[in-house]
Amino acid sequence: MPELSPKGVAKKPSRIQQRNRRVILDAALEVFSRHGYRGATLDQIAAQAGLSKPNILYYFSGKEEIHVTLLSQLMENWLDPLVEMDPTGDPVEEILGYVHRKLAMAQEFPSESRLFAGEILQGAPRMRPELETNLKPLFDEKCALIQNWIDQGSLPPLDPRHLIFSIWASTQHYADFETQVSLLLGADDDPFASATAHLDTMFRRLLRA
Amino acid sequence: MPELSPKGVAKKPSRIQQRNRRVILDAALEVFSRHGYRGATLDQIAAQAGLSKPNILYYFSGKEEIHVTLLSQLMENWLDPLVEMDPTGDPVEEILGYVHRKLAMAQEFPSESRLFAGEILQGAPRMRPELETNLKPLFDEKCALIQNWIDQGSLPPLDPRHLIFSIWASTQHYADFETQVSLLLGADDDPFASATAHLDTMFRRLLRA
DNA sequence: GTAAATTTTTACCATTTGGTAAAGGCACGA
DNA sequence: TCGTGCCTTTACCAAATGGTAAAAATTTAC
Repeated sequence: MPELSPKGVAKKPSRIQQRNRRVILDAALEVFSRHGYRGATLDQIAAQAGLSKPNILYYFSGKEEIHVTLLSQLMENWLDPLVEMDPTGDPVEEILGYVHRKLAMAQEFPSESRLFAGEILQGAPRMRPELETNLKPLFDEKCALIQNWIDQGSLPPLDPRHLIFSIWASTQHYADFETQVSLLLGADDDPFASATAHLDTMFRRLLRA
Repeated sequence: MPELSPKGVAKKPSRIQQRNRRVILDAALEVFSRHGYRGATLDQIAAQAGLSKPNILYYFSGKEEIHVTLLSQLMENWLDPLVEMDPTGDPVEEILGYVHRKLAMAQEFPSESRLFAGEILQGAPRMRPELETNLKPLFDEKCALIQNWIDQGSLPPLDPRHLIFSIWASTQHYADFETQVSLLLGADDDPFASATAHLDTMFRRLLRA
Protein backbone atom coordinates (compact mmCIF):
# COMPACT_ATOMS: atom_id res chain seq x y z
CA MET A 1 0.00 0.00 0.00
CA PRO A 2 2.19 2.88 -1.20
CA GLU A 3 1.54 6.34 0.19
CA LEU A 4 -0.05 8.82 -2.11
CA SER A 5 1.36 12.29 -2.62
CA PRO A 6 -1.07 15.23 -2.61
CA LYS A 7 -1.23 14.99 -6.37
CA GLY A 8 -2.42 11.38 -6.16
CA VAL A 9 0.65 9.81 -7.71
CA ALA A 10 2.54 7.09 -5.90
CA LYS A 11 5.76 8.40 -4.45
CA LYS A 12 8.69 6.25 -5.36
CA PRO A 13 10.48 4.96 -2.28
CA SER A 14 13.90 6.40 -1.48
CA ARG A 15 17.01 4.26 -1.70
CA ILE A 16 17.04 3.94 2.09
CA GLN A 17 13.44 2.79 2.09
CA GLN A 18 14.09 0.16 -0.52
CA ARG A 19 17.15 -1.13 1.29
CA ASN A 20 15.61 -1.22 4.74
CA ARG A 21 12.33 -2.77 3.69
CA ARG A 22 14.32 -5.53 2.03
CA VAL A 23 16.56 -5.98 5.06
CA ILE A 24 13.52 -6.23 7.29
CA LEU A 25 11.74 -8.71 5.04
CA ASP A 26 14.83 -10.89 4.82
CA ALA A 27 15.18 -10.88 8.59
CA ALA A 28 11.48 -11.53 9.08
CA LEU A 29 11.56 -14.47 6.68
CA GLU A 30 14.22 -16.16 8.78
CA VAL A 31 12.46 -15.52 12.06
CA PHE A 32 8.91 -16.30 10.92
CA SER A 33 9.92 -19.46 9.11
CA ARG A 34 11.77 -20.78 12.12
CA HIS A 35 9.30 -19.86 14.84
CA GLY A 36 5.94 -19.36 13.15
CA TYR A 37 3.87 -16.19 13.18
CA ARG A 38 3.06 -16.14 16.86
CA GLY A 39 6.44 -17.49 17.89
CA ALA A 40 8.31 -14.73 16.12
CA THR A 41 8.80 -11.43 17.95
CA LEU A 42 9.45 -7.99 16.59
CA ASP A 43 12.52 -7.84 18.80
CA GLN A 44 13.94 -10.94 17.11
CA ILE A 45 13.22 -9.53 13.69
CA ALA A 46 14.77 -6.22 14.66
CA ALA A 47 17.89 -7.91 16.01
CA GLN A 48 18.23 -10.05 12.90
CA ALA A 49 17.80 -6.97 10.71
CA GLY A 50 20.22 -4.87 12.73
CA LEU A 51 17.57 -2.20 13.35
CA SER A 52 15.62 -1.01 16.36
CA LYS A 53 12.07 -2.16 16.89
CA PRO A 54 10.49 1.28 16.45
CA ASN A 55 12.53 1.70 13.31
CA ILE A 56 10.97 -1.45 11.94
CA LEU A 57 7.56 -0.05 12.72
CA TYR A 58 8.51 3.02 10.75
CA TYR A 59 8.63 0.89 7.61
CA PHE A 60 5.77 -1.49 8.36
CA SER A 61 2.56 -0.72 10.19
CA GLY A 62 2.86 -3.83 12.32
CA LYS A 63 3.87 -7.43 12.67
CA GLU A 64 0.99 -8.66 10.58
CA GLU A 65 1.80 -6.41 7.65
CA ILE A 66 5.32 -7.80 7.53
CA HIS A 67 3.97 -11.32 7.50
CA VAL A 68 1.38 -10.64 4.83
CA THR A 69 3.91 -8.81 2.68
CA LEU A 70 6.24 -11.79 2.87
CA LEU A 71 3.51 -14.23 1.94
CA SER A 72 2.34 -12.14 -0.99
CA GLN A 73 5.81 -11.76 -2.44
CA LEU A 74 6.43 -15.43 -1.84
CA MET A 75 3.36 -16.49 -3.76
CA GLU A 76 4.69 -15.22 -7.07
CA ASN A 77 7.95 -17.15 -6.97
CA TRP A 78 6.11 -20.10 -5.60
CA LEU A 79 3.79 -20.44 -8.54
CA ASP A 80 6.43 -19.79 -11.18
CA PRO A 81 7.46 -23.43 -11.70
CA LEU A 82 3.84 -24.37 -12.26
CA VAL A 83 3.23 -21.47 -14.66
CA GLU A 84 6.10 -22.69 -16.75
CA MET A 85 4.39 -26.00 -17.46
CA ASP A 86 3.92 -25.74 -21.22
CA PRO A 87 0.79 -27.03 -22.99
CA THR A 88 2.75 -27.51 -26.20
CA GLY A 89 5.53 -29.59 -24.70
CA ASP A 90 5.75 -33.33 -24.16
CA PRO A 91 3.35 -34.18 -21.31
CA VAL A 92 5.62 -36.53 -19.38
CA GLU A 93 8.63 -34.26 -19.69
CA GLU A 94 6.61 -31.19 -18.79
CA ILE A 95 5.37 -32.77 -15.60
CA LEU A 96 8.78 -34.16 -14.71
CA GLY A 97 10.27 -30.77 -15.39
CA TYR A 98 7.81 -29.33 -12.94
CA VAL A 99 8.80 -31.91 -10.34
CA HIS A 100 12.45 -30.99 -10.74
CA ARG A 101 11.84 -27.26 -10.60
CA LYS A 102 9.72 -27.66 -7.50
CA LEU A 103 12.34 -29.78 -5.77
CA ALA A 104 15.02 -27.27 -6.72
CA MET A 105 12.95 -24.53 -5.12
CA ALA A 106 12.61 -26.56 -1.94
CA GLN A 107 16.37 -26.86 -1.91
CA GLU A 108 17.09 -23.24 -2.70
CA PHE A 109 14.35 -21.60 -0.66
CA PRO A 110 13.62 -23.79 2.35
CA SER A 111 12.68 -20.84 4.53
CA GLU A 112 10.07 -19.72 2.06
CA SER A 113 8.69 -23.24 1.95
CA ARG A 114 8.44 -23.45 5.72
CA LEU A 115 6.84 -20.03 5.96
CA PHE A 116 4.18 -21.12 3.54
CA ALA A 117 3.73 -24.49 5.22
CA GLY A 118 3.28 -22.88 8.61
CA GLU A 119 0.64 -20.56 7.29
CA ILE A 120 -1.36 -23.37 5.68
CA LEU A 121 -0.95 -25.59 8.70
CA GLN A 122 -2.75 -23.00 10.79
CA GLY A 123 -5.60 -22.66 8.34
CA ALA A 124 -4.14 -19.85 6.22
CA PRO A 125 -5.59 -17.13 8.48
CA ARG A 126 -3.65 -14.41 6.69
CA MET A 127 -3.44 -15.82 3.20
CA ARG A 128 -6.77 -17.27 2.21
CA PRO A 129 -7.69 -14.44 -0.18
CA GLU A 130 -4.32 -14.73 -1.89
CA LEU A 131 -4.89 -18.45 -2.33
CA GLU A 132 -8.32 -17.92 -3.84
CA THR A 133 -7.23 -15.29 -6.33
CA ASN A 134 -3.78 -16.54 -7.32
CA LEU A 135 -3.45 -20.22 -6.62
CA LYS A 136 -6.91 -21.52 -7.38
CA PRO A 137 -7.19 -20.30 -10.99
CA LEU A 138 -3.73 -21.55 -11.87
CA PHE A 139 -4.45 -24.89 -10.23
CA ASP A 140 -7.67 -25.28 -12.18
CA GLU A 141 -5.98 -24.29 -15.43
CA LYS A 142 -3.18 -26.82 -15.04
CA CYS A 143 -5.58 -29.54 -13.95
CA ALA A 144 -7.53 -28.96 -17.14
CA LEU A 145 -4.33 -29.10 -19.16
CA ILE A 146 -3.31 -32.41 -17.63
CA GLN A 147 -6.83 -33.74 -18.13
CA ASN A 148 -6.53 -32.83 -21.82
CA TRP A 149 -3.31 -34.75 -22.09
CA ILE A 150 -5.04 -37.74 -20.53
CA ASP A 151 -8.07 -37.45 -22.79
CA GLN A 152 -5.91 -37.40 -25.90
CA GLY A 153 -4.03 -40.46 -24.68
CA SER A 154 -0.69 -38.82 -23.99
CA LEU A 155 -0.90 -39.77 -20.32
CA PRO A 156 -2.43 -42.75 -18.54
CA PRO A 157 -5.61 -42.06 -16.59
CA LEU A 158 -5.09 -40.43 -13.22
CA ASP A 159 -6.56 -37.64 -11.14
CA PRO A 160 -4.73 -34.40 -12.07
CA ARG A 161 -5.60 -32.76 -8.77
CA HIS A 162 -4.05 -35.49 -6.71
CA LEU A 163 -1.10 -35.70 -9.04
CA ILE A 164 -0.32 -32.07 -8.29
CA PHE A 165 -0.85 -32.64 -4.58
CA SER A 166 1.60 -35.53 -4.68
CA ILE A 167 4.19 -33.40 -6.42
CA TRP A 168 3.79 -30.61 -3.92
CA ALA A 169 3.89 -32.93 -0.93
CA SER A 170 6.84 -35.03 -1.97
CA THR A 171 9.03 -32.10 -2.98
CA GLN A 172 8.25 -29.65 -0.20
CA HIS A 173 8.76 -32.44 2.30
CA TYR A 174 12.52 -32.00 1.93
CA ALA A 175 12.30 -28.37 2.99
CA ASP A 176 9.48 -28.50 5.54
CA PHE A 177 10.61 -31.68 7.30
CA GLU A 178 14.30 -31.06 6.81
CA THR A 179 14.95 -31.67 10.48
CA GLN A 180 13.49 -35.14 10.32
CA VAL A 181 15.03 -35.94 6.96
CA SER A 182 18.56 -35.06 7.97
CA LEU A 183 18.13 -36.80 11.30
CA LEU A 184 17.10 -40.02 9.57
CA LEU A 185 19.58 -39.89 6.71
CA GLY A 186 22.51 -38.78 8.79
CA ALA A 187 24.12 -35.49 7.94
CA ASP A 188 26.41 -37.17 5.42
CA ASP A 189 25.67 -35.76 2.05
CA ASP A 190 22.98 -33.62 0.52
CA PRO A 191 19.64 -35.45 0.45
CA PHE A 192 18.55 -33.58 -2.65
CA ALA A 193 20.71 -35.55 -5.05
CA SER A 194 19.15 -38.90 -4.11
CA ALA A 195 15.74 -37.28 -3.73
CA THR A 196 15.91 -36.00 -7.30
CA ALA A 197 16.64 -39.47 -8.58
CA HIS A 198 13.88 -41.04 -6.52
CA LEU A 199 11.18 -38.55 -7.46
CA ASP A 200 12.15 -38.78 -11.12
CA THR A 201 11.73 -42.54 -10.96
CA MET A 202 8.48 -42.36 -9.05
CA PHE A 203 6.70 -39.90 -11.29
CA ARG A 204 8.15 -41.39 -14.47
CA ARG A 205 6.71 -44.76 -13.56
CA LEU A 206 3.41 -43.18 -12.63
CA LEU A 207 3.15 -41.34 -15.93
CA ARG A 208 4.24 -44.00 -18.37
CA ALA A 209 1.23 -45.64 -19.90
CA MET B 1 7.38 -38.73 35.62
CA PRO B 2 5.04 -40.29 38.21
CA GLU B 3 5.30 -39.10 41.77
CA LEU B 4 6.88 -41.44 44.23
CA SER B 5 5.30 -42.23 47.56
CA PRO B 6 7.55 -42.25 50.63
CA LYS B 7 8.06 -45.98 50.14
CA GLY B 8 9.39 -45.42 46.62
CA VAL B 9 6.50 -46.99 44.75
CA ALA B 10 4.62 -45.10 42.05
CA LYS B 11 1.25 -43.90 43.28
CA LYS B 12 -1.52 -44.78 40.92
CA PRO B 13 -3.47 -41.71 39.81
CA SER B 14 -6.98 -41.23 41.12
CA ARG B 15 -9.98 -41.41 38.85
CA ILE B 16 -10.21 -37.63 38.84
CA GLN B 17 -6.59 -37.34 37.88
CA GLN B 18 -6.98 -39.76 35.01
CA ARG B 19 -10.06 -38.03 33.71
CA ASN B 20 -8.75 -34.49 33.98
CA ARG B 21 -5.34 -35.24 32.53
CA ARG B 22 -7.09 -36.75 29.54
CA VAL B 23 -9.49 -33.82 29.23
CA ILE B 24 -6.56 -31.41 29.34
CA LEU B 25 -4.54 -33.33 26.77
CA ASP B 26 -7.51 -33.52 24.41
CA ALA B 27 -8.06 -29.79 24.73
CA ALA B 28 -4.37 -29.05 24.32
CA LEU B 29 -4.18 -31.17 21.18
CA GLU B 30 -6.86 -29.08 19.56
CA VAL B 31 -5.31 -25.79 20.57
CA PHE B 32 -1.68 -26.67 19.89
CA SER B 33 -2.44 -28.24 16.53
CA ARG B 34 -4.38 -25.21 15.39
CA HIS B 35 -2.09 -22.46 16.69
CA GLY B 36 1.31 -24.04 17.19
CA TYR B 37 3.22 -24.21 20.46
CA ARG B 38 3.84 -20.52 20.88
CA GLY B 39 0.49 -19.50 19.44
CA ALA B 40 -1.43 -21.60 21.93
CA THR B 41 -2.17 -20.10 25.32
CA LEU B 42 -2.94 -21.78 28.61
CA ASP B 43 -6.13 -19.75 28.76
CA GLN B 44 -7.29 -21.22 25.47
CA ILE B 45 -6.47 -24.72 26.62
CA ALA B 46 -8.22 -24.12 29.91
CA ALA B 47 -11.32 -22.79 28.17
CA GLN B 48 -11.38 -25.73 25.76
CA ALA B 49 -10.98 -28.15 28.65
CA GLY B 50 -13.60 -26.44 30.78
CA LEU B 51 -11.15 -25.93 33.62
CA SER B 52 -9.44 -22.95 35.17
CA LYS B 53 -5.87 -22.12 34.26
CA PRO B 54 -4.44 -22.78 37.72
CA ASN B 55 -6.29 -26.04 37.77
CA ILE B 56 -4.50 -27.07 34.61
CA LEU B 57 -1.23 -26.22 36.26
CA TYR B 58 -2.20 -28.51 39.10
CA TYR B 59 -2.06 -31.44 36.69
CA PHE B 60 0.88 -30.36 34.56
CA SER B 61 3.93 -28.45 35.65
CA GLY B 62 3.67 -26.06 32.73
CA LYS B 63 2.84 -25.45 29.12
CA GLU B 64 5.88 -27.28 27.88
CA GLU B 65 5.11 -30.44 29.83
CA ILE B 66 1.68 -30.62 28.25
CA HIS B 67 3.19 -30.28 24.80
CA VAL B 68 5.89 -32.86 25.39
CA THR B 69 3.39 -35.29 26.88
CA LEU B 70 1.21 -34.94 23.81
CA LEU B 71 4.09 -35.52 21.44
CA SER B 72 5.30 -38.57 23.33
CA GLN B 73 1.90 -40.21 23.40
CA LEU B 74 1.42 -39.31 19.75
CA MET B 75 4.63 -40.99 18.69
CA GLU B 76 3.39 -44.48 19.61
CA ASN B 77 0.24 -44.34 17.52
CA TRP B 78 2.14 -42.62 14.81
CA LEU B 79 4.62 -45.41 14.32
CA ASP B 80 2.09 -48.20 14.60
CA PRO B 81 1.26 -48.45 10.89
CA LEU B 82 4.95 -48.76 10.07
CA VAL B 83 5.55 -51.35 12.78
CA GLU B 84 2.84 -53.48 11.23
CA MET B 85 4.74 -53.81 7.96
CA ASP B 86 5.37 -57.53 7.91
CA PRO B 87 8.64 -59.04 6.63
CA THR B 88 6.87 -62.30 5.77
CA GLY B 89 4.12 -60.73 3.69
CA ASP B 90 4.05 -59.86 0.01
CA PRO B 91 6.34 -56.85 -0.48
CA VAL B 92 4.09 -54.82 -2.75
CA GLU B 93 0.99 -55.47 -0.68
CA GLU B 94 2.83 -54.77 2.57
CA ILE B 95 3.97 -51.39 1.33
CA LEU B 96 0.60 -50.52 -0.14
CA GLY B 97 -1.02 -51.60 3.10
CA TYR B 98 1.25 -49.18 4.88
CA VAL B 99 0.23 -46.39 2.48
CA HIS B 100 -3.41 -47.04 3.18
CA ARG B 101 -3.00 -47.22 6.94
CA LYS B 102 -1.02 -43.99 6.92
CA LEU B 103 -3.61 -42.19 4.84
CA ALA B 104 -6.36 -43.50 7.10
CA MET B 105 -4.51 -42.06 10.07
CA ALA B 106 -4.22 -38.69 8.37
CA GLN B 107 -7.97 -38.81 7.87
CA GLU B 108 -8.81 -39.98 11.36
CA PHE B 109 -6.25 -37.96 13.32
CA PRO B 110 -5.59 -34.73 11.44
CA SER B 111 -4.91 -32.78 14.62
CA GLU B 112 -2.21 -35.21 15.64
CA SER B 113 -0.67 -34.94 12.21
CA ARG B 114 -0.62 -31.16 12.35
CA LEU B 115 0.82 -31.15 15.84
CA PHE B 116 3.64 -33.35 14.68
CA ALA B 117 4.18 -31.34 11.50
CA GLY B 118 4.37 -28.10 13.43
CA GLU B 119 6.96 -29.50 15.76
CA ILE B 120 9.16 -30.76 12.93
CA LEU B 121 8.71 -27.56 10.97
CA GLN B 122 10.27 -25.63 13.81
CA GLY B 123 13.22 -27.95 14.09
CA ALA B 124 11.75 -30.41 16.61
CA PRO B 125 12.93 -28.33 19.59
CA ARG B 126 10.98 -30.46 22.04
CA MET B 127 11.01 -33.82 20.32
CA ARG B 128 14.45 -34.51 18.95
CA PRO B 129 15.36 -37.10 21.61
CA GLU B 130 12.11 -38.93 20.99
CA LEU B 131 12.87 -39.00 17.29
CA GLU B 132 16.34 -40.40 17.86
CA THR B 133 15.26 -43.16 20.19
CA ASN B 134 11.92 -44.19 18.69
CA LEU B 135 11.73 -43.18 15.06
CA LYS B 136 15.29 -43.65 13.86
CA PRO B 137 15.69 -47.35 14.80
CA LEU B 138 12.34 -48.25 13.30
CA PHE B 139 13.12 -46.30 10.16
CA ASP B 140 16.46 -48.04 9.75
CA GLU B 141 14.90 -51.44 10.37
CA LYS B 142 12.22 -50.97 7.76
CA CYS B 143 14.67 -49.53 5.25
CA ALA B 144 16.76 -52.66 5.65
CA LEU B 145 13.66 -54.80 5.18
CA ILE B 146 12.73 -53.03 1.95
CA GLN B 147 16.31 -53.26 0.75
CA ASN B 148 16.17 -57.01 1.33
CA TRP B 149 13.06 -57.27 -0.78
CA ILE B 150 14.83 -55.36 -3.51
CA ASP B 151 17.97 -57.49 -3.27
CA GLN B 152 15.97 -60.69 -3.62
CA GLY B 153 14.19 -59.29 -6.64
CA SER B 154 10.73 -58.90 -5.14
CA LEU B 155 10.80 -55.15 -5.76
CA PRO B 156 12.36 -53.02 -8.46
CA PRO B 157 15.42 -51.01 -7.42
CA LEU B 158 14.65 -47.82 -5.53
CA ASP B 159 15.87 -45.94 -2.50
CA PRO B 160 13.93 -47.27 0.52
CA ARG B 161 14.57 -44.08 2.51
CA HIS B 162 13.04 -41.85 -0.09
CA LEU B 163 10.22 -44.28 -0.67
CA ILE B 164 9.25 -43.92 2.97
CA PHE B 165 9.60 -40.14 2.77
CA SER B 166 7.30 -40.09 -0.25
CA ILE B 167 4.72 -42.14 1.58
CA TRP B 168 4.84 -39.88 4.60
CA ALA B 169 4.72 -36.71 2.56
CA SER B 170 1.92 -37.68 0.23
CA THR B 171 -0.35 -39.06 2.94
CA GLN B 172 0.17 -36.47 5.67
CA HIS B 173 -0.33 -33.76 3.07
CA TYR B 174 -4.08 -34.34 3.29
CA ALA B 175 -4.08 -33.60 7.01
CA ASP B 176 -1.40 -30.93 7.25
CA PHE B 177 -2.47 -28.95 4.18
CA GLU B 178 -6.15 -29.67 4.57
CA THR B 179 -6.98 -25.99 4.26
CA GLN B 180 -5.33 -25.76 0.87
CA VAL B 181 -6.66 -29.11 -0.31
CA SER B 182 -10.27 -28.35 0.47
CA LEU B 183 -9.95 -24.86 -0.94
CA LEU B 184 -8.67 -26.24 -4.24
CA LEU B 185 -11.01 -29.21 -4.49
CA GLY B 186 -14.08 -27.36 -3.36
CA ALA B 187 -15.78 -28.58 -0.23
CA ASP B 188 -17.87 -31.05 -2.23
CA ASP B 189 -17.04 -34.48 -1.05
CA ASP B 190 -14.39 -36.09 1.07
CA PRO B 191 -10.98 -35.84 -0.62
CA PHE B 192 -9.81 -39.04 1.01
CA ALA B 193 -11.71 -41.35 -1.27
CA SER B 194 -10.08 -40.04 -4.43
CA ALA B 195 -6.76 -39.64 -2.62
CA THR B 196 -6.79 -43.30 -1.68
CA ALA B 197 -7.31 -44.31 -5.29
CA HIS B 198 -4.59 -41.99 -6.52
CA LEU B 199 -1.98 -43.04 -3.98
CA ASP B 200 -2.75 -46.68 -4.59
CA THR B 201 -2.17 -46.17 -8.30
CA MET B 202 0.96 -44.15 -7.79
CA PHE B 203 2.75 -46.51 -5.44
CA ARG B 204 1.54 -49.59 -7.26
CA ARG B 205 3.08 -48.32 -10.48
CA LEU B 206 6.26 -47.38 -8.66
CA LEU B 207 6.60 -50.81 -7.11
CA ARG B 208 5.76 -53.05 -10.02
CA ALA B 209 8.93 -54.30 -11.65
C1' DG C 1 -19.16 -38.35 60.93
C1' DT C 2 -14.78 -36.50 60.94
C1' DA C 3 -10.03 -35.73 59.83
C1' DA C 4 -6.77 -35.93 56.20
C1' DA C 5 -5.79 -35.60 51.55
C1' DT C 6 -6.94 -34.04 47.24
C1' DT C 7 -8.90 -30.79 44.04
C1' DT C 8 -10.49 -26.14 42.68
C1' DT C 9 -10.88 -21.27 42.97
C1' DT C 10 -9.58 -16.45 43.89
C1' DA C 11 -6.37 -13.08 43.76
C1' DC C 12 -2.18 -11.98 42.26
C1' DC C 13 2.58 -11.18 39.93
C1' DA C 14 6.63 -10.60 36.71
C1' DT C 15 7.81 -10.78 32.14
C1' DT C 16 7.17 -10.41 27.46
C1' DT C 17 5.47 -8.20 23.61
C1' DG C 18 3.26 -5.32 20.06
C1' DG C 19 2.97 -0.78 19.63
C1' DT C 20 3.31 4.66 20.38
C1' DA C 21 4.93 9.53 21.35
C1' DA C 22 8.08 12.60 20.81
C1' DA C 23 12.54 14.32 20.62
C1' DG C 24 16.88 14.09 18.20
C1' DG C 25 19.90 13.28 14.19
C1' DC C 26 20.81 13.75 9.35
C1' DA C 27 20.82 14.90 4.38
C1' DC C 28 20.04 18.23 1.11
C1' DG C 29 18.36 22.13 -1.54
C1' DA C 30 18.00 27.27 -1.43
C1' DT D 1 23.65 28.34 7.07
C1' DC D 2 19.23 27.59 7.63
C1' DG D 3 15.06 25.15 7.20
C1' DT D 4 12.51 21.15 5.62
C1' DG D 5 11.52 16.46 5.26
C1' DC D 6 13.13 11.91 6.07
C1' DC D 7 15.04 8.61 9.26
C1' DT D 8 16.35 6.84 14.02
C1' DT D 9 16.46 6.56 18.85
C1' DT D 10 14.88 6.96 23.66
C1' DA D 11 11.52 6.32 26.84
C1' DC D 12 7.45 4.55 27.49
C1' DC D 13 2.70 1.88 27.88
C1' DA D 14 -1.24 -1.39 28.01
C1' DA D 15 -2.47 -5.92 27.25
C1' DA D 16 -1.48 -10.66 27.23
C1' DT D 17 0.55 -14.53 29.21
C1' DG D 18 2.89 -18.19 31.97
C1' DG D 19 2.95 -19.04 36.43
C1' DT D 20 2.27 -18.85 41.93
C1' DA D 21 0.33 -18.55 46.77
C1' DA D 22 -2.93 -19.69 49.61
C1' DA D 23 -7.53 -20.15 50.94
C1' DA D 24 -11.81 -22.65 50.02
C1' DA D 25 -14.29 -26.65 48.58
C1' DT D 26 -14.65 -31.35 47.92
C1' DT D 27 -13.55 -36.13 48.08
C1' DT D 28 -11.66 -40.07 50.42
C1' DA D 29 -10.32 -43.05 54.23
C1' DC D 30 -11.29 -44.61 58.60
